[in-house]
Amino acid sequence: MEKPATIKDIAKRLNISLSTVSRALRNASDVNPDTKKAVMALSEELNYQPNKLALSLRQKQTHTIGVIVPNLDYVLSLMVRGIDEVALEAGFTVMVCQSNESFGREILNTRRLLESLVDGFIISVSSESKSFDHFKKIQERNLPVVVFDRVTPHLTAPSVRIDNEEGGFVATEHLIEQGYKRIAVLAGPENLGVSNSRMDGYLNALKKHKIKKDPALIVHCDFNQDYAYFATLELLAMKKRPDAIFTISDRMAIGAMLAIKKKGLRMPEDIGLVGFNNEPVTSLVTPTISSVDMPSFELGKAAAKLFIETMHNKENMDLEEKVLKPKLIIRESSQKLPTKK
Amino acid sequence: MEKPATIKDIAKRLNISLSTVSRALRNASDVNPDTKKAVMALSEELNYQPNKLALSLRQKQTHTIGVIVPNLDYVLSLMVRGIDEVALEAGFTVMVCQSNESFGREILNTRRLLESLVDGFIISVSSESKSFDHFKKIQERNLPVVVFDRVTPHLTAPSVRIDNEEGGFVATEHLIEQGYKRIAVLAGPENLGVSNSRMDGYLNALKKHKIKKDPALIVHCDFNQDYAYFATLELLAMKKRPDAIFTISDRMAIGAMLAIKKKGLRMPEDIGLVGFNNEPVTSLVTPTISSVDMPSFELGKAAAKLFIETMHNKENMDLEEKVLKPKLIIRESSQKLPTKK
DNA sequence: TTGTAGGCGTTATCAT
DNA sequence: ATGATAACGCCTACAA
Repeated sequence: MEKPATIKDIAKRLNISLSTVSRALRNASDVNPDTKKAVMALSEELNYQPNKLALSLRQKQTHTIGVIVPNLDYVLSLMVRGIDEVALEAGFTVMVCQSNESFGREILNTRRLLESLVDGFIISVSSESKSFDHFKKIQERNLPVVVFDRVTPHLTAPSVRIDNEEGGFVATEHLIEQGYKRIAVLAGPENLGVSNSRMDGYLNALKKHKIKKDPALIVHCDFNQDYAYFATLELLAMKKRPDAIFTISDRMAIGAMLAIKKKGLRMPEDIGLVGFNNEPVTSLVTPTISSVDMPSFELGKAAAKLFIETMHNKENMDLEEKVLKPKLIIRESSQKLPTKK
Repeated sequence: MEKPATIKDIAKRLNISLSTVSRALRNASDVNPDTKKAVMALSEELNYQPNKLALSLRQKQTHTIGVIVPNLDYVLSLMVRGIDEVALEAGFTVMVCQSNESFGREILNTRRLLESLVDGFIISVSSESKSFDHFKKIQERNLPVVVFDRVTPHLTAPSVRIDNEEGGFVATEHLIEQGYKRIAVLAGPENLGVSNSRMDGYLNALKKHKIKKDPALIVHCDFNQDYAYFATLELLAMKKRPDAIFTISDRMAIGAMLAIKKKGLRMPEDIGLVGFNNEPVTSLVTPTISSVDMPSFELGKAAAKLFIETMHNKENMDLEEKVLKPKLIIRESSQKLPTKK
C-alpha cells in the first residue's frame, strides 16, 4: 500500500475507461449497476481516496476556510472549536492563523491563506489593525468574508458577535446597584470596536442612573494584564479614586486585581471589580471575579454557519448581523450587598 | 482584478511560450535577461501568484504539515505557535486539528489530514489513545511523523519532549527538602507516557532519599481539574493523610488546591503542593502554586525543526530524540522553609 | 535561448 | 452505458 490508488489504476485493472470509473464513483446517473458494483468493490479494496488537489484544481474550490484570530486564548480557542465543529460537518477544512494582535502579521496571514486558495475567510481582527484594506481585497476577489467576535464598522461583512454594549451595560449597572459611586472603566485600544461598544454600555448605564461621566475614570490601555496593572495603580493614586472598576477583559481584570491587592485594598468592600469573558481563572483567584460571560463556542458555530450560508448564496449577501447575548456572572469581587431572595 | 492571473495569461500577453514564462519566473538557468525582465514586470503588474494547487499536484508535495494536538490549552497553544513560527519560515503551512483528548477524534483528524495530502505530521497524542495504528499507517505511507510533548514508546518516531522524569524528580525532591514526609502524586491516565515518566521521577526522588513508596499515595485520575479535586478529597480523608501532593499538571494542581482549601487546610503549612506546566494561573491563585516550567514555545520550534530535517533526509531517519530541560519554579504552595541565601 | 508535448488526478463535454 | 478528449495551472524532458 505504497502510493495511493487513483482512478486510473481502477480503470486499468477493470479494463474500462477513466470516465466510467469516475461516474461510478460518484454514483452518477447513467452507469451499469454491474460495473458500478465492480468499481466500488475495487476502490474499496485499493482503499481509493479521491485526490483533493486534483479535485480542487478542477472545480476551483478547496473546501477550506481560512480563519484568522488575534490569538488563541481561552475564549478564542473555544470559538475556533465551534467553527471547526460546524465546518467539518459541512465538509470544510479549517486553516487557523494567529495574528498575535499584530497588523503586519494579519496581512501576512491573509496573503498566505489567499495563496493556499481558501474558499473564504472567517476573521477576528487584531487589536492593532486600523486599516482593513487587506480584507477588502479579499472581498473584491469575490470571496466570502465573515467577521466574528471583534467586529469593526470599517469592514462591511456578515458578522457574528455578542452584544458588547449590553455586556458593558449590565456589568456597570450591577456595580451601580451594589452601591458603587465612582466607577472607572479600563478599556482597550481606542480603535477596537469591541472595546468601544463595551464602553458605550458603560456610559449608557451611567446615564440611565444619572451619574455624571468623569473622563478621568475612562482609561484606554493595551489589551493585557501588565498595562491594566499599571493603569489601575494610577487610578488608585487619584485624589478622588474610583470605588469600582469595570475592565473590558478578564486579562485586564486580573491586572487590576493585582494592583488593588498591591495597594492593600479589599474587594468588594473598598473597591468593586467586574471583568469580561468569564475565563475560568476568574473563579480561581481570591476574591473570585465577577465577569460577563459570552457563549464563545456557540459564537464560533454561528460564525461558521453564517459563512456557509454566505458561501451558498453569494448573490444576495444580505450582510446578516448575528448578535448573541452575554450574561453577567456575579462573584465576590463586586458583591457588596447580600444576595436578594 | 477578478480572476488571479496565470502563467498562460502572461505568455499570451508577451507572445511567448508557457515554458519560457515558467522558467523566467523561477529565474532558471537559460533564459534571456530581457525576456526575464519583461516577464517579471508583467507578473508584477498582474499580481501573479503561482497556483499552489497546481504546483502541489505536479510535484506531489503540498508543503503542508498536519498538526494534531489533544487540545489548545495554554501550553499547547504556545507549542503550536512555536511550530507555526518555524514552519512558516521554512515555507510550510500548518493545519492544526484538536483531538479533544478523544481517540476516535484523533483517528478522524488523521484521516482528514491525510486526505488533505499533508506532507507529514507533527503530533501529540491524546490521553485516551492506547492504539497507535493510525499513526503507523502514516509512516507506512512513508510520510514523516514527529511526535512532540506527549511521546509514547509504542510509536517509533523522531520526537521532542521535555525530560519529564527530571521534572517529576525535582518537584518531588523539592518537597522532600522542604521537610514533607508523606508525598502523594496525582498522576494522569495509566497509559499516558508523560504521566508515567513524571511519576518515575517522583519514585526516583523517593528512592534517593530513602523514603518508602506507598501505593496508597499514588493516584491515577483523569487529566482534569474535577477529577483531581475529588481524588484529592479522598487522599485527604485517609487516616494517615499525605502532607504534600505533586500533581503532574497544573489543571490538576488547581483541583487539588480547591480540595485542600475545602478541607480547611493551609498551604504550605499543613500540606505542600507542586504542579506541572507553569501556567500563568499558578501565580494568580492564593497561595501561588509551585510548578515545573517547561520551554513550550521552544519545544514547538524544535518539533518543527526536527520535522523539516526528517523530511529532508528520509533515508537515514535516525530517530532523533530531542529532550529539553524543565525547571522548577518555587512559589508559596510548597515553600515551608525560609529561602536560603 | 525558446517552444512543444506530456503528465499530475479529476471532471465535464461530446461522441459513440 | 461507455469512451475519448480537453481542461484546471504548472513543470520538465526533449526537441528545435
